[in-house]
Amino acid sequence: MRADAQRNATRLRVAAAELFRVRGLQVSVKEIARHAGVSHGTLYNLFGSREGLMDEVIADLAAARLGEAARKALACADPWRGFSGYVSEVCELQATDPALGDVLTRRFPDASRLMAVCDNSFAAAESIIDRARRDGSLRADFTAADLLFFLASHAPLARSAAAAGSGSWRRAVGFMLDGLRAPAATPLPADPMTPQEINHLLIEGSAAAAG
Amino acid sequence: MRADAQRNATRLRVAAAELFRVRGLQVSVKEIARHAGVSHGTLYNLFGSREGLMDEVIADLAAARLGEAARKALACADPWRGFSGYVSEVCELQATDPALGDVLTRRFPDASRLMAVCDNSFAAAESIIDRARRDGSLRADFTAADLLFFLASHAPLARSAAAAGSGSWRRAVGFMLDGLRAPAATPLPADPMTPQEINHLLIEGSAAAAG
DNA sequence: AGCTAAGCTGACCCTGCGGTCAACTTGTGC
DNA sequence: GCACAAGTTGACCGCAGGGTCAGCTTAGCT
Repeated sequence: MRADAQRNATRLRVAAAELFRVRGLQVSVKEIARHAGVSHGTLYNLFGSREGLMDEVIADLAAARLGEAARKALACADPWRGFSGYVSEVCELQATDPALGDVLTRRFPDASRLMAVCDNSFAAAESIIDRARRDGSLRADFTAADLLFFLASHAPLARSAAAAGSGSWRRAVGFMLDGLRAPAATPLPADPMTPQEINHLLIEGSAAAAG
Repeated sequence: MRADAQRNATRLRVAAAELFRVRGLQVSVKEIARHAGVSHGTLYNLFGSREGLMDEVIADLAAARLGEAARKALACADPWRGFSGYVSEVCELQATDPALGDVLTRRFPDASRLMAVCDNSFAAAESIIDRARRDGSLRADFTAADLLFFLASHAPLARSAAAAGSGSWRRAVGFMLDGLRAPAATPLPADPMTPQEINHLLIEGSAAAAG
């Protein structure tokens, strides 16, 4: 790869990271290129597609952040504190870094590495949830799909709130967590989703929101 | 107004009602006109804007549905059942009639009558919430702004789920309600939003989602 | 039947999106 | 310093959205 191409790739990565972080993964390809000071054609040359760029710029970062949150949760002696801390932390990430919210909610099914991160994260969430359920602190009927549903619902407004300088989205997380403690549980009105169902739902949901 | 204009207005109203109901308020003006079998120019002639059409087609219907739900809630002898039934019913409306979700979440700030419906609905929710809080069944720190935040978060995914034939969104409502009973309450990590804040948030939020 | 204004149409304006590619520029090895 | 491949560019494609308006059609009165 020639030196100028290298330079442009770096510029694009930097610009994309910046824009993804503040505006989410849906920023337009041309805008990223503009921000990087190169033609959008160059972006296609170097990365092939927006998904390619996303995979390069976001995947490792997202995996690290989400992995760290999961690690902390499982390292916590109290399973409930581990679980609730995990939920809070992931919500915090969603609120302060829109790109991470987009990863978790599968808004870009064509970004294969991001989808893998999402899968890993789902598996980690299952462990965290299982542990807290076995402990008897988390209600028995709560599933990882429920968590994903909550996170996906919550992300957009939390993002807006955080962008407006408000921490009010934390209240919603608080209400939710209070409803997830085992003693608070009352029978649920519907069967749990399978992982397939929730994944379809998220992907369909982003398509509907976009179109 | 000439007879043909009358006829076209009716056609447009019918087509808009249909499309709004199944696809939400964001359907394009041209698509409504196509569906009605008239030129989109005619739509502008007769209604001035999409907002004008929305106000004519949706406002009364939304007011009736939401008003009825509120009436039932306040008529219920048990304030908690009134409140929880209200939340469930509004969520049901959001899931099955995307247009109503869009009304409540202020996605179209320029539709003045819709915004009025939204304001009335907020006031009704305050009554329902107040009653349940005074009763001691609903946690004391829950506000109408919190409800609106929840409804707005919940609407998009509930819509997708319902469209896919799933009732799984009801689970999320169940978790939330379990967290709202007074005995489940633990201190919240943030101050409540003012009505102004939540309104700004919703409007900003839809703008962000659209752009 | 004829006239006129009310109403309708769709071509046209703009924007912005993703994406492609011929023509140009420039880095780099010789 | 030169040749050529590697890389860059921005005009261009198609699409879809909101919105406007000159010019045509037709309802409806006389």
